[in-house]
Amino acid sequence: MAAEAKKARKNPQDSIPSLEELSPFDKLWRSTKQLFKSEGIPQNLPRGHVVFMHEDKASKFYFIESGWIKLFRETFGGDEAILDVLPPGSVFGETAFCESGLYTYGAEVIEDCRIISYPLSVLEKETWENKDFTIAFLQHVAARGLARDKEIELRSVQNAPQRIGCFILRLCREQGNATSLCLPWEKSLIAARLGMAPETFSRGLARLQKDTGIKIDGPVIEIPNIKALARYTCIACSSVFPCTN
Amino acid sequence: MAAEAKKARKNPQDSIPSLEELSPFDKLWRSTKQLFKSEGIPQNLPRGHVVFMHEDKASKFYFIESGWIKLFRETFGGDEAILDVLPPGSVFGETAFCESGLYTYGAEVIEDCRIISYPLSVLEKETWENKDFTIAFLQHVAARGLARDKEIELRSVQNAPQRIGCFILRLCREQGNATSLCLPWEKSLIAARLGMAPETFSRGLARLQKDTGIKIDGPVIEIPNIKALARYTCIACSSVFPCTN
DNA sequence: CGATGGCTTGAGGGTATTCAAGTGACGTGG
DNA sequence: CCACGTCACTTGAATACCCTCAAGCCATCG
Repeated sequence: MAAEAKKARKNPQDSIPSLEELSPFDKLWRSTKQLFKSEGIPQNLPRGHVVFMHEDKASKFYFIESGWIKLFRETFGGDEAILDVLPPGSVFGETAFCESGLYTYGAEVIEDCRIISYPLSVLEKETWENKDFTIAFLQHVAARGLARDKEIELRSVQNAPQRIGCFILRLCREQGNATSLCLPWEKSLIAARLGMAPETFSRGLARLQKDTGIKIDGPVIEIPNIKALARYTCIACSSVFPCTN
Repeated sequence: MAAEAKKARKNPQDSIPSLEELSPFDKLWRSTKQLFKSEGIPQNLPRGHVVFMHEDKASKFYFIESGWIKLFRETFGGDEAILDVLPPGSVFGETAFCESGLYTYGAEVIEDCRIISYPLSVLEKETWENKDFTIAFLQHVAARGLARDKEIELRSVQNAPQRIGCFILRLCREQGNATSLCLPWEKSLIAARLGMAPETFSRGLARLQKDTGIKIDGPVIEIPNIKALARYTCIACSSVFPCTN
């Protein structure tokens, strides 16, 4: 039974999201993408492959056709902070040309990927020359900053079970308030994404089960009472459940 | 003696930084500012004054002539996460027109301020119409996102004494590697800025004193051995001491 | 069948928080 | 000039939270 669930894992989110859910930049980029088509180089990459490292010289940016990518920073002490985990349809490495020309984080494949690389130069050209594109790109970069602000808030203020609850609620919303859902990746990776040890994640889920009535069966989670979960979680946040930022 | 120090506190950084230290956006904005001059409305605000709240409708952005401003997010539970503390010469509220038209954080005066407000519309107009400005603004917004990435890394990976040491090293660098410096604000505010309780800050400083040889006299800090401090601190970071990102 | 990997659970320890009390500097008003 | 209150800061003790280490479970795979 957990086996079926695991096979089902990839399904809900392994397709590129529909147009309505996309940010202005993603929308525009998908329509502009045709222009870049001849420049794009597709690659299939296995789990564990490092696309680029923090401070590598940046000449390309990437579009994820399928699979998942994690963005991270690594310290000299060997610890790693995960900044984000990107679903299919996302773009990464795209802001390098606004910065020093170096990537400001590392990117690694966490679920076998098909990605397409494009020269940053075409993006840069388009950004300076196409006004609609400029606007959309600026909004895109601003949204990224905003998402990080939110992330700082969550990591400072929420405890472990609340961070997990918040993560589940986000999944829930992305799937039309489904009351049953499947975790998109390994639990240990979600734990890292949320800035906690795998054991803490495991205990946190158990705690949520006790306190908010959710039911857990391997990677499958049932949420009989979304409001109870939101009450428990959103008390430690600046916005309440059907939240977008 | 601590009294003199306290009086001295504001001096080192209470003037607007010189041109060389400014980001491309700040540089450009300072030269463009003349264009907006007639639109600017100066205000003197006392400590504690809230300039705007998270999710207020945004119609203006602000330039800090003197004093300090903190940017923060507040949860329903009453906790507060400080995103940044801005020195004179900074601009805030400027990205609102790229987002939903609402401020995405609150801003509060922490040291009596003189700030100048400008309509966001003039900034927006300039951004779309002046290409140099567009580029500089895009870099500015990207740099803000990068700073937040770094912040996430530091908060996930560093312990309390290391975060304090990192903060001190940053001050140090901003003042030309001075071996003696004065904390720019109250310790309790620095603690909040670093995401820890005031007591933890106090104990962390004591710990640094023991482990790295720095000397503490009220708000004044002596650093006889910068390298020792850097060794202690930067092990839990992706970059080493004379770091800019 | 054993090996592996993801996950869970328990025990122990470390770090940070909270609560509480105490100190010293400063400003006010008698 | 001194008594008093306020405020920032420090220190101690108790607690909460999370991490690490270790063992064990279960499903998968060769």
